Amino acid sequence: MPPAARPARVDAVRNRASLLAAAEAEFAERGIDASVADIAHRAGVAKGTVFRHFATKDDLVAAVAGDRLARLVAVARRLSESPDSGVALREFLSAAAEILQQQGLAFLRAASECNPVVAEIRDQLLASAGVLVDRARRDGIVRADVTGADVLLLTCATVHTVAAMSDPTPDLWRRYLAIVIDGLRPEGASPLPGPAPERL
Amino acid sequence: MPPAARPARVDAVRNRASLLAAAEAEFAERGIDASVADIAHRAGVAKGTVFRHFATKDDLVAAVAGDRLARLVAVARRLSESPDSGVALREFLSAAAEILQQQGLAFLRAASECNPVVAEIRDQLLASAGVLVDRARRDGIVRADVTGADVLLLTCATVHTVAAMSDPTPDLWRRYLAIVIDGLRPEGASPLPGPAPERL
DNA sequence: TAGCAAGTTGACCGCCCGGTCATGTTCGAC
DNA sequence: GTCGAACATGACCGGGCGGTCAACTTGCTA
Repeated sequence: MPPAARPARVDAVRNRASLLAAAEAEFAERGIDASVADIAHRAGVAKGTVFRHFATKDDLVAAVAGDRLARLVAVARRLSESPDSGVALREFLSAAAEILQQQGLAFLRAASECNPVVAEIRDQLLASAGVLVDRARRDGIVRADVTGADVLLLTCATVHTVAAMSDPTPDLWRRYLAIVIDGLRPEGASPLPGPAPERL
Repeated sequence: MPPAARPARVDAVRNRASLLAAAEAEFAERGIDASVADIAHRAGVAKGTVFRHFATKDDLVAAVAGDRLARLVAVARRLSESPDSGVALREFLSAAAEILQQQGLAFLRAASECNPVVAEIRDQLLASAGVLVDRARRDGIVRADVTGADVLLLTCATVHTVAAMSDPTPDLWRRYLAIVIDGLRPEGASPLPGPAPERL
């Protein structure tokens, strides 16, 4: 084991937290193109301080994305204990939409593409979503030919597209998530073309 | 009337066409962040030539987007004559997905935001989609609470999200468009929350 | 074929980006 | 209170961007 590194200074801890909060807000507002300088300014520190805590901008993106994904995995695991598999799936998709709000798939892809830690959390999310979908499918609540990756992608799609509108209505994603969920019901469903994706 | 401006030179016409084709391809591959220099190189001309034909990069984006939207409006008008309103709507959404392939809503928004010509074509598209949806609704093929803007947004959502994946499967959007279309059917649909959007 | 407007070129500009680093500052152990 | 390591700072760098322009080339007209 390493020789017990000295604990971080309190100001450093505080600045790191400010940076993460500022980055989360800035990425939500401007997407992955938000500049490091703007994030630093919002956090009330100089630009150099950002790179003391996160070696590259990608590392900062990964920290924010990993945090969000981990929160969502926790929700999925809790819901997989729920007795009603249909309600559990619907609640999971609402939670996914809210937690991934605005960041969109492109953000998460950029984060996980070259960062094994985020990629690992993403795979856990994929597995957790799969559990929820499988359970709902066994109970005859969703059609037989959809997977966890399918519902996650569709949820990302609704959230991101609403966020990309000229003046986004805050809750419009609920409308489209409802249509998507209705599209998952088994009665009268036409068979889906092509295979489901294996990754996001 | 203006005094009959001299017709454009043949090389200028050729270069303009090359530029539009190169821009369309480059925007499809790299999104709206494709650089003017890359577009010029792909078209086989120097960067300055781009700005002779299109005063700003935004004008070039508007030209490409306007062309795509106009093509889609033509498809919608043709399909509104079709006898089967359900087939017409499905074909329209497939055409929309194919024509808007990859560009996504953000591209079209950037194009129409400050360009009245593109905004006008976008409004025509919205109206044409409304006609198709209204007809299908009257025939009891789609649920009562969706609009033309709804189905256009959902189509943009599927196409764009598939394009944003790590390694996009070319036809995966068909899978998700099928789920969305199944979500539009009236039988057993749960009422949609919130009002439909009026613009894109 | 002569001449010129129209078209083309590529070096150049200012700007902003992610990232670096010498210098100055502050926390905390003793 | 002293002192050193950790930390913060902001000027600075190289690079790529959209956009400009004086000099050059070319297609068209007369």
